[in-house]
This record gives sequence, C-alpha cells and structure tokens, in this order.
Amino acid sequence: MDTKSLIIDIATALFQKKGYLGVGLNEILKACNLSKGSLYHHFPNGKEELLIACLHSLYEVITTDMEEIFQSYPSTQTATQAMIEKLVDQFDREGMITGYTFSSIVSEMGSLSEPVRNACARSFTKIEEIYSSKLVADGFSKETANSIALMMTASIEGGIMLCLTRKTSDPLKIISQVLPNLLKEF
Amino acid sequence: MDTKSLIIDIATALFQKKGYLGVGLNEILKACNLSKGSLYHHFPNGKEELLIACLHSLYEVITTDMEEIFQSYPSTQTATQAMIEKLVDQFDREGMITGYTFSSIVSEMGSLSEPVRNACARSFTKIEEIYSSKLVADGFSKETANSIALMMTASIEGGIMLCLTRKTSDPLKIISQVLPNLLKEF
DNA sequence: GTCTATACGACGATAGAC
DNA sequence: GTCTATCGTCGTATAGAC
Repeated sequence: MDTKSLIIDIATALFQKKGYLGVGLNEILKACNLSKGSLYHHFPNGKEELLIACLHSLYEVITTDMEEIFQSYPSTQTATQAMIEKLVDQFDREGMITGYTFSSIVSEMGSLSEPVRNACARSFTKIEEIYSSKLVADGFSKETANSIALMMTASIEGGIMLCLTRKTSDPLKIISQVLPNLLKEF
Repeated sequence: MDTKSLIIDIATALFQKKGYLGVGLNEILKACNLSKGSLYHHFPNGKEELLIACLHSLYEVITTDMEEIFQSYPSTQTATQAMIEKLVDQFDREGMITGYTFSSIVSEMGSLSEPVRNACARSFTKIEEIYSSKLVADGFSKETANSIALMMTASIEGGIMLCLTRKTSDPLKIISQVLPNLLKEF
C-alpha cells in the first residue's frame, strides 16, 4: 500500500475513535511510523485536507458495503436488520463502531468549515439514497421512501451515539426491532 | 447571577456551538469578562469539571422544559410534535439548537472520561423516561414504551445532527411527520 | 518522498499579589 | 473571589538537508 493510503486509513481509525480535534498529527504520524515531512508532502494543506480525504475514503467504504448488503437481501427490512447486526457484532467485539457514523468524527458541524460539512452532507445523502431506492423497490412512493430513509439514517446515527454513551449494543438492537414498524402500511 | 452560574451558562453555549475540544478556556473567560484565577477558584479541577457542571445544568434545563411540554399535551404524539416544533423554530431563528443534544458537545464518547460519559448517559436515560412514561399513559405496555422511547431519542438526536450538517431544519420536520407511525398499533 | 530541526502560538494549569 | 504573570506541554505548520 502506498504511503498516502496508509496515512488515510490510520487517521480515519483514530478520528473515529477520538474525534477530529481529539487526535494530533503527532499521534497519527507515530501510528504510521512516519514524520511530518511525509505527511505534508501528501497533504500540503495539512490536517483539514487529511480529514476530508478520510471522509471521502469512509464514504467509499460505507456505501460499497451497504450497497452489497442491500443487493443481497430481498427487502429493506431484511437488509437493514442484516446491516445493523453487523454494527452490533463489531461493537460487541471491538467496543466501537468504525463505519457508518460521521458524527462521531465531527460533532461540531455547526462551526465547521464548509468543505468538511459538505463531505459529511454528501455521505448522509448517499446513505439515504441507498435506503430510499430499496424502499421504492419495496413499493413505497418516492416521497414516502425519502421520509423513511431520512428517519432510518437519523435513528441509526443516533443509535450509534447511544451505544457509545452506554457502552452497550442494546440501543442498536432495539432500533433493529422497532424499525420494521416504520416500514409497514403507511 | 453569581459568577459560577455565569461561567456555566456561557461555557454551555460555547460547548454546544463548537464542541468541548473546540473551545479553549481563554475563549470562555473572555466571553465572561473574567480571568483564570476566578475560573479555577470555582472549578478547581479545571476544564473537565466545568464540562460536567455544564452537562448537569443542561440536564436540568432540558428535562424541566420537556416535562412541562409533556404535561400540557394530551398524548405522546402531540407533545413530541410540539417539542420538535420548538427545536425547528430555534434552528430557523438562530441557525443552531442549544438544547436537547449532548452528542454535539461530546462526540468522542468512546474515548472520554467516565464521569463525562456518565453525565451524558444519565441525561439520555432521563429523556427516555419522560417519553416512556407518557407512552405508558397512552396505553402502551412498559416494554413497548421503552423501545419506542429509545427510538425517539435516537432519531431526534440523529435528526439534530442532520440539521446541522445540512444547514436546514427539514430533517427534524420530516422526523416529526414520520414519528406518529411509530406510535400506532404495535 | 522522507527525514530532522525549528518556529510560534494556544492550550490547560499554577502561584501569588491584592 | 478575582487579578496578573508565568510555566510547561502540545498543537499545526514550515524550512531545508538528504
């Protein structure tokens, strides 16, 4: 793997664990066994450029993963439950959730730079599109599908926050149980 | 107002806007027109002690406000919609949401100190209890009420994140529309 | 493309005068 | 109870050798 990808991968993991402001460049470089010069060669605009690269990378990983799941299950409900089960398994194994959440990286959305905010917004939109198109395939109208997709995105993102706060995967498990009620006769 | 309360109020607002790590003590002190000595007199253990005091204060404000709303509306559905409307109004007026959200203050839950995590967990639990007891009054079983209450907490918290990310109050508006579907025949 | 050395400011925290 | 002055550390970023 090339150096730039290595930096992105390790930085992404650290950002997810401790938040953007909670991780210093020194910590990232130490984990990569690299030094300042290398980082600023690949990311001339420094830490924020690295963050945006990480958000783009995370976008690819998450959407690829989700699309695969949503392709191999027949309905939104079964696909969503399979997806949440993956998140639960990872949380129970590693005590954290490395994908699917952007708000654990940047919570200070309100005061962030536009490029960072846009990168996050783009990711959420894409996730909602995946939900929504499957819902349309399920037979929902486009408008209803969009509403449910937004609700799913919000509740899963919020559910991840609750899992981290409570140190248990129960919130996501319960959300997985309750979600089907959103997908019934509208 | 006494100095300690002043510090807590101003610090809470700044933490909500920029996140815990995004605000320095100097910024808080400058907004209060105070100096280091005063702050460390009231909060001998420094910034983290101040954060916990802010979380406790926010807990009081939010639960008092919510309990008032949930007392004056006949059902969970009407109360919730009134509550969300308040959040939407504030967002449209001020471009941010100063209450009800803890994850915009501390997103790095996974790597935070236990006292901070506990303060957040306590707040979320209390919010769920308010929802849940109203749901029981609506006629739901205790177990079902707890599940729905968790879903409500997660989706509203997630909805706030989406509003901040998209710079529009639409996500909360849509959640307000969709939530009733969770409250119907289970 | 990676290294070392360094600049410079901001951070949280402390000491001691008043 | 509030102030000023100061400490030590760490933050991001840069310059220049190799």
